[in-house]
Amino acid sequence: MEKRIYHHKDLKNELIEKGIELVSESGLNQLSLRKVAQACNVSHAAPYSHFKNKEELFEAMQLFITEQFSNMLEEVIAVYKDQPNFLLEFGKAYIRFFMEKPQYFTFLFQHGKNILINLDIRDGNEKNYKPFVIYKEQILNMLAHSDMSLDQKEDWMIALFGYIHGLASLATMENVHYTMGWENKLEDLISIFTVDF
Amino acid sequence: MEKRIYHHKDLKNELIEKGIELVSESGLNQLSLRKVAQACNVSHAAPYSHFKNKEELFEAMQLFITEQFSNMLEEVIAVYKDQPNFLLEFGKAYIRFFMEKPQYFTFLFQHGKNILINLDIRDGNEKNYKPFVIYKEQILNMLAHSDMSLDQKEDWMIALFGYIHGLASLATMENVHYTMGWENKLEDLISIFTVDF
DNA sequence: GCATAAAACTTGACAATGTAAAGATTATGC
DNA sequence: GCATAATCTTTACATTGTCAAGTTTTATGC
Repeated sequence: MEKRIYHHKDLKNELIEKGIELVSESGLNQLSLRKVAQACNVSHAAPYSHFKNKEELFEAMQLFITEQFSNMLEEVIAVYKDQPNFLLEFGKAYIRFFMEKPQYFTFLFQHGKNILINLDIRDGNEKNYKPFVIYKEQILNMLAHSDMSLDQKEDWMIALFGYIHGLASLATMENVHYTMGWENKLEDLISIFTVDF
Repeated sequence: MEKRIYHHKDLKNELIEKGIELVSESGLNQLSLRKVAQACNVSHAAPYSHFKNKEELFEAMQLFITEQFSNMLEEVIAVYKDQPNFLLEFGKAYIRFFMEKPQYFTFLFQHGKNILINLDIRDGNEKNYKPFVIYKEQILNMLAHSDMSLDQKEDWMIALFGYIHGLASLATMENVHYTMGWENKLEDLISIFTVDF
């Protein structure tokens, strides 16, 4: 049993990262504050110096993943912005992210106090989660030359996102079975709904 | 403090029902075996006569809800089977069920060892969850006169379901915001993807 | 530098929970 | 009626979240 160092000098972040590791390995249900503390080699009450309670640590973990997710999406967006295959690539990236880490899907969207998805077409984007600011913008661009009403445009915005999100949800559910794996189908599936306007 | 009856003679079902009540009221996180036992006015270890552990009670609760869901869907299906608006009504029913009980959505689809959704077009439906047997059948009927390949038909089957499921997922997330409520948009949204073949 | 305060961590305690074991009570088959 | 099984209670214990008090390290003012 190695000697403990009193001051970690970055315990807060280590708790978050080890916490996420544990979730990835054994799922959210198996996670406890004390296990995270133990994984960081500190006493069971140490986390309370950095987080008000368990819920706050979990939210910090969510925020951390949320940022990974956000960064990933923004990279994809940077490449395919204003291109005709934007939606396809956006959707593929969105779904693949959760296919690689299925645990993250429920983790992000279940409690999800940190993610705010504002698809209100008339509303600003002050508190909106970054990638969706761009998503909204891109969809509106795609629909710019159509003669739809604002409400109809919003419907399409929701529909397209709902579809992608729904596929991600299916792809991360273990009890949904198909002939082939998702990886083969992904492109075809998204293309189905990728209409020309 | 009223006297306890020793034999409830249907404690098993009462545990399931009270458990679901408690989930509906305060969410899954707030639920404990002991609280359910207390709600049934039995000792905290009584549930162990009927369930191996907490997880088994939860699975029984899931199964119970799953059956409600299934029955509801089958009623709708019975009415709209083979009609052109089948998909629309199926989708509306699917989404509304979870709009009324948002807690059920994650409850059913998170662990979900009891629901088996088999959308494999070549595979039989032995263990498939009942409503999806009919769903598959109906979609295949709709696509009967098209010149699609089997794989393409399966893609559409997944896509249509994924879309409905995705909308349900969005509709039950508290952090998704729109100008109007879902109830107004529902029909329009589903119609977007309800193509004629 | 040094006293003092603040921050980071430990220890010990407590209540709530899941679960197991052993005992009490009721039902059931013969 | 009696043995046995099923159902429930009681007791006990390990795990967990949380708090309070104490300890150790770091920061701050002089």
